[in-house]
Amino acid sequence: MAAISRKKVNSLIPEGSIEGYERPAVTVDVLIFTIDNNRLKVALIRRGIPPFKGSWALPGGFVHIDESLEEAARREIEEEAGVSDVFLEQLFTFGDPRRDPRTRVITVAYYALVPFDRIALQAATDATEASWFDVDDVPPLAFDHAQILQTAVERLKGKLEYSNVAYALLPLRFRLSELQNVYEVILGQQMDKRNFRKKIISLGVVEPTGKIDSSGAHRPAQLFRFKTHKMVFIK
Amino acid sequence: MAAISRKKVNSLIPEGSIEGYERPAVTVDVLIFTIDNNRLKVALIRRGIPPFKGSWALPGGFVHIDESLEEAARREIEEEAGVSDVFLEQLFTFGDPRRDPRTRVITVAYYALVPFDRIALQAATDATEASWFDVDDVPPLAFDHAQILQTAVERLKGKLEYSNVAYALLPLRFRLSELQNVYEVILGQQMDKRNFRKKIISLGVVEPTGKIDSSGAHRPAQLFRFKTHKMVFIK
DNA sequence: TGAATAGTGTCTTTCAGACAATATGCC
DNA sequence: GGCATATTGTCTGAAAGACACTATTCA
Repeated sequence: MAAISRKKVNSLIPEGSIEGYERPAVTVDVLIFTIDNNRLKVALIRRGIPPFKGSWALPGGFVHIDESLEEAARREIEEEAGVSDVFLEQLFTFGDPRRDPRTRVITVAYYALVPFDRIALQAATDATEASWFDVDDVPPLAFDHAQILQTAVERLKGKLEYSNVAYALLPLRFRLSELQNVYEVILGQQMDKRNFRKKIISLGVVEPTGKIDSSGAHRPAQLFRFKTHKMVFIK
Repeated sequence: MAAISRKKVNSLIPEGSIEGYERPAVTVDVLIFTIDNNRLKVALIRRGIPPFKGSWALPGGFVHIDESLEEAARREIEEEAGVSDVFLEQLFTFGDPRRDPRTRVITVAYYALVPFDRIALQAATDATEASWFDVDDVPPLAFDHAQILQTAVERLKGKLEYSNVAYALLPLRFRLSELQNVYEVILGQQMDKRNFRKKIISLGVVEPTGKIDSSGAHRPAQLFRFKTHKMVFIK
């Protein structure tokens, strides 16, 4: 095979100095998802200043010079939703030169999954400045945030099908019908109960806890747990 | 459901000004893959200046203030490998505060796939400053580039299994045995010829061209093509 | 005719999907 | 008893995987 052209071999440090280039601003934006009331919800904030003043937007902020990208994302999530130790994964980096009208801003998007029982811990109630929205019923969003949301939902659908991420949206113990609901809500399609249970059990990702959930005016259900709370690929 | 805490709702523009934060440098690094001699190869360059002077590294460079991330990556690929219109996908953004000893540098990694017949178009031959390496036999790499390479190879394996990306590593027309070789080399396992052909044909992603490849001292082979040269998910 | 690769079919097992009736607890 | 949800098994079709021999060309 022919070798590679030698042009620009030193381009990592061009024009003599690392200071030779104008630096963009770098932010993280986070998509905080939860499932509530049989709907996939995302947390949005209302912007108080221009540009897009008054618009809804993803929570986000600048990456501090001494923190990693993931640290910045976790910081935002704790500030916004008051939760830590959530599932967090880098989604994509959006860097169109004109995505922010003020200046060049590159944003690294992360998505987080939070079980609905942990969200309930949040006390503040001020629906005019930060709120949960149905992912397929969001208001017009600032910047390219609608595109970021769409990318995130697609990623989440994919992950659900070939990994155990659903653990991150459920409490420690859950009924199999709750697990099925996570799949139905995110994938947007009904599933056959018998086939779903057969499949999940045969995958070996969950196990019965021995506990019983006797709430509700109907037959009690066995509670299951995920064998691991680390994301692993299945199939 | 309770609403979200209102703390830091305006954190996108904190401390009064978008200039309030020190900006990191932003680079793109590219992994240019090809298959040659039954091996998956990646293009590396040798660094001519500190840090890591003399080390091998991924090609990369600063993102110009007025170009998108993907434009920056394509520019690097054209400069390095002399090819354009290659398959290119964003891999991941690496932003550990200490990944570059000089200053804060956030790098957006992209990977590109190039058919081996297009690489052959490259004329220059200077193996001391830029060269192709077997992905599982690379020299020690600068910065966190070994980690980036590992991430890229994992992604490539995944993509191969549930998409038609293999088109991007093959010439327009190819023998089914060449296609099988792409899978075997990247996934690192031998496959049964009959089952492979049955599978590929039944997926409907390739079609015979009617042409015959009569090179070689053996029975000639039919040449196939991918029906589409856009990445699509299969299965 | 020997070397090298192309091309092809069957059997078995596994997985996916369609489908309905009974069980249990609360009111 | 009525309501609501939990729990369970069979059949069928499709796909995956194991497996070996013949065909064609060139040297």
